[in-house]
Amino acid sequence: MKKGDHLFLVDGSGYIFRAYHALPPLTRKSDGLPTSAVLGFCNMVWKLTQDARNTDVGIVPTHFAVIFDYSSKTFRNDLYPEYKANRSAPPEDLIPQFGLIRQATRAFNLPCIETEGYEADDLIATYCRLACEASADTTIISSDKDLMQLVGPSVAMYDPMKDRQIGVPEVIEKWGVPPEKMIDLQALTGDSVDNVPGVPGIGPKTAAQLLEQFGDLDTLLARATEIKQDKRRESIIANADKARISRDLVTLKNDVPVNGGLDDFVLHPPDGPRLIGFLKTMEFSSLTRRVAEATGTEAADVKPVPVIIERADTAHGPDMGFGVPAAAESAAGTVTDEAGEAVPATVKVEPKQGDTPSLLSALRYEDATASKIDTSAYVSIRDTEVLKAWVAVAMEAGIVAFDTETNSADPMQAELIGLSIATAPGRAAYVPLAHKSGNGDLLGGGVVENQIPIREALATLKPLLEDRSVLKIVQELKYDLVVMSRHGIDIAPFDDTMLISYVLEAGTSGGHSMAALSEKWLGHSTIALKELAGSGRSFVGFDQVDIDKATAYAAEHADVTLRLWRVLKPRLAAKGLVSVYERLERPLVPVLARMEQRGISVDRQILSRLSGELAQGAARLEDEIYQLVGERINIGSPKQLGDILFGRMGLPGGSKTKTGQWSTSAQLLEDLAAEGHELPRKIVDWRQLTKLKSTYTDALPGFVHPDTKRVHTSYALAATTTGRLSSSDPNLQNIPVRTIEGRKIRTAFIADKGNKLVSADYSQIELRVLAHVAEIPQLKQAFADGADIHAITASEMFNVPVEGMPSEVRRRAKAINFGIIYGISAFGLANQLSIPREEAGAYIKKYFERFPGIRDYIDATKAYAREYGYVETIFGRRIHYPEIRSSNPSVRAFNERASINARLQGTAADIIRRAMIRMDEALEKAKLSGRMLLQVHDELVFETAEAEVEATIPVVRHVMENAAMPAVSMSVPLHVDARAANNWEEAH
DNA sequence: ACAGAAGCTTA
DNA sequence: GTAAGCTTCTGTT
Repeated sequence: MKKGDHLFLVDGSGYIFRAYHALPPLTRKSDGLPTSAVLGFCNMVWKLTQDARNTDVGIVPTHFAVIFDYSSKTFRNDLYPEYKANRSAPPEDLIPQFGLIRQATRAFNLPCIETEGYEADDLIATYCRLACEASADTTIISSDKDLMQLVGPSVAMYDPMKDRQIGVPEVIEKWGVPPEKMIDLQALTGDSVDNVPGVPGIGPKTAAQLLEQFGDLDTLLARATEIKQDKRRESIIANADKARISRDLVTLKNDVPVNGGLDDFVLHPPDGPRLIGFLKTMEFSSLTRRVAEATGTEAADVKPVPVIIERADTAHGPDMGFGVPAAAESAAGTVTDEAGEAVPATVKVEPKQGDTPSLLSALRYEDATASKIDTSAYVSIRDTEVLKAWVAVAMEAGIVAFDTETNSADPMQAELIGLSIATAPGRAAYVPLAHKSGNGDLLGGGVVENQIPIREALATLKPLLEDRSVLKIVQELKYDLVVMSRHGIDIAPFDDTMLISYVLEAGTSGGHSMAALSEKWLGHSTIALKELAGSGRSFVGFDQVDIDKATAYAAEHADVTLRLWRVLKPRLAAKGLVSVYERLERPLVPVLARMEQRGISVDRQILSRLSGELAQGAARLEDEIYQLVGERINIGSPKQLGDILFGRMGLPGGSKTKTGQWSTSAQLLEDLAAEGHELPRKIVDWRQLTKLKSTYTDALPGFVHPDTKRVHTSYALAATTTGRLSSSDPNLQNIPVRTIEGRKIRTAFIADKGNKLVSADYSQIELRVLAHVAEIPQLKQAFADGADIHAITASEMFNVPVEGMPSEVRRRAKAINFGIIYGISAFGLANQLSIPREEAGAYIKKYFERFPGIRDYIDATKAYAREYGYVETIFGRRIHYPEIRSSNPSVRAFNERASINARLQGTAADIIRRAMIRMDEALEKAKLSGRMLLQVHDELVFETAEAEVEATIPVVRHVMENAAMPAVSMSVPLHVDARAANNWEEAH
């Protein structure tokens, strides 16, 4: 070894303990062998020997050795029998890792050094001296203070966990003394971990001050009487012997007899196949991949090598058996991402051949609920290197639960406050990013210290979140997808526990929120946000929440999400619902996330003009109403209105609501108006104008995003029982269309300059589904012919020709057709048509005579729902009706109607979902710029370049009309009407 | 400040 | 008769 050479000495034993406590646990997939310390070690060594420029050391070593303790008994025990006597046995899952790390060292083709009777620190001191004598530099890979006495001009330390170099200035900064005085300092302070006594009452601050004053330990002890503080003086005088003994214990021996010299430590390039053989055995797949790339080895050609695993009872004993690498993941423990690529999943309860999906479900359930959720056990990650270690473990595990914490429920506006991840049940961490110290300070408080900068944290997490071989598990994924997408991260592949629950349990009580699922499946109540951030007026942003509390809350989310996934995912297979989840639910999430992010342009000028007109109209009506009533009542109060109309004015035909109030429904007021009463007419008109104003023209401008200048609705995937989406904030699925006044609001929804809006909607999709599932020949024929379905129905029922049919006849048939979809009742039909119930009953009877298949369909659906407690769409989506067997006849009848409707509404919802999932790719393949913006149950709204309108419409129509294929070949054609215009009113 | 009822908008 | 969401009023907390 010569000048200019650089020796790296890794404190292997120290690293093991530090890694074990700092890193999240990881077990080998095939047999549960604990490996997190081994993985951390391998990652570190690989980085130090290959990517030195990526570390703070910044140097590629020429010589490299890993040093270990030989055993716990050393020469220091002869000096002081109590030395390290208070050390308890290492944790059980650490024991096998001691041997594995030595084997890892050899696999890296690195010297593995240990000598009986000496600690690793003594060997390090000895090699440091030898390197120094050869004028070479040394870096000690450790952060142990016991080694800091060695730091000097040619010797530095490097903390691999914090990616930090420790030189003379760092030692002084930390301990207040230069490295050469570290021995004296430790002699005074002692070390409770190693049971080095020191002087009681003297800590590092006092020790540094005394050494500053007296120079060194011997001088201090000789002149101890000069110390002013009584207690301190007496303690030092009384414990001088302990101080001397401590000095002997902490002084490293730099003349340990060693075999061979530093030249044995010359760093050789790794032996690719040998190293890969070891890494494969450990099942470190991502490191295997990196090593294979760097060494140009074909990893697939390398066989895993047997490794020796030591058990707890024979920590230093001989070979106790070979770790057998897993040949392949068993089917039940493997999840598949969209590309059909198998993604390995960590399986603690190992499924065996012959296990049924149901058995696996049961095992997983026991497993997930076996360990209690302890919110105090979570970790706050405040340091990039620690985050990297978690990322490495998640990479190897192939699975990670993830959650974001923000300051807003709106993902388009939310700022990221923190992130949480979980790698195994109970092992979760929170990464605070933007917490502020808000202790009531009028100045607003500053940013809390020791938070990883957002850019750095995201750069560290991006490779994990986008890695094709790591499954990300998220509750209500779409929110996080939008938030992370705004930070340039596209999470994939993924599972969404909310959607899994929705597929399994739609229609059962409780909903699919994390709180509900945790309660239901884990028997655990999650921390409520309002416990941390308050509610209402006292609500504070998540950035104001104390980090410890935020950690418990946020990491719990990741932990609960992971546990829920372990419970729920296997149930999909057990119940035959995997394809519903994988084809109808999961792929829709990124589609909707993109639609929400695009938003739609709204012309605020049009809305404000409409608001003015509506206000004028309403004001005029208000004056007229006050005139008629004789006083200024609150027209918006149904209570006051009812009292005036039916009490004071004594109008006829009043009825009561279920709370005993007079009903003032539009239907009832319309009837009164038809009898010539002036006031009810004006009230109905007033209500329409104020409704349009408050709900639409006044409210919509408030939803225009400050940056994008567009309106971004939020679609809920798991809010309805039938599989429909819902829209909120704002709801763009109930924009008026029926009245001329209402339609004007749609003119405010516009295409950007140079673009057009294209609206494409399914014609009579639910009736077509009915014709298909109930197999009604006349209806099928009518749809095949493109005929007027309601006219055909009327013609069949009333024996009148379609030609010249009175509109009232067609209207009644139309009402019956819709009635069927809604699970018809004579009561409902009578209400709808304002006819006696007997007459409505007669119509229904007639209808069933003409279309007996519909009665069969209704009876079969009721019977099925009663037997199974659920019904299914033609694509297998399951909708539960737990109350279908209720003894209450009206409850039972309601559930029967709902289940009849659910098959039709749900099937239609499935069809448009399938179209949406395929749409983006179809447009891209056709090289069209068209983008899907809105979904309104049977309608899709697009924005597309004006020049591409003609090319876009056929693509859109083709995707929508063929959406049921190839899963289901419908016996009725689907028909789509599509138009383009500058605004939604004209396009629709 | 919140919850429920009434009423109205959509498919 | 099915499925949703939003606003206003009203009474309670």
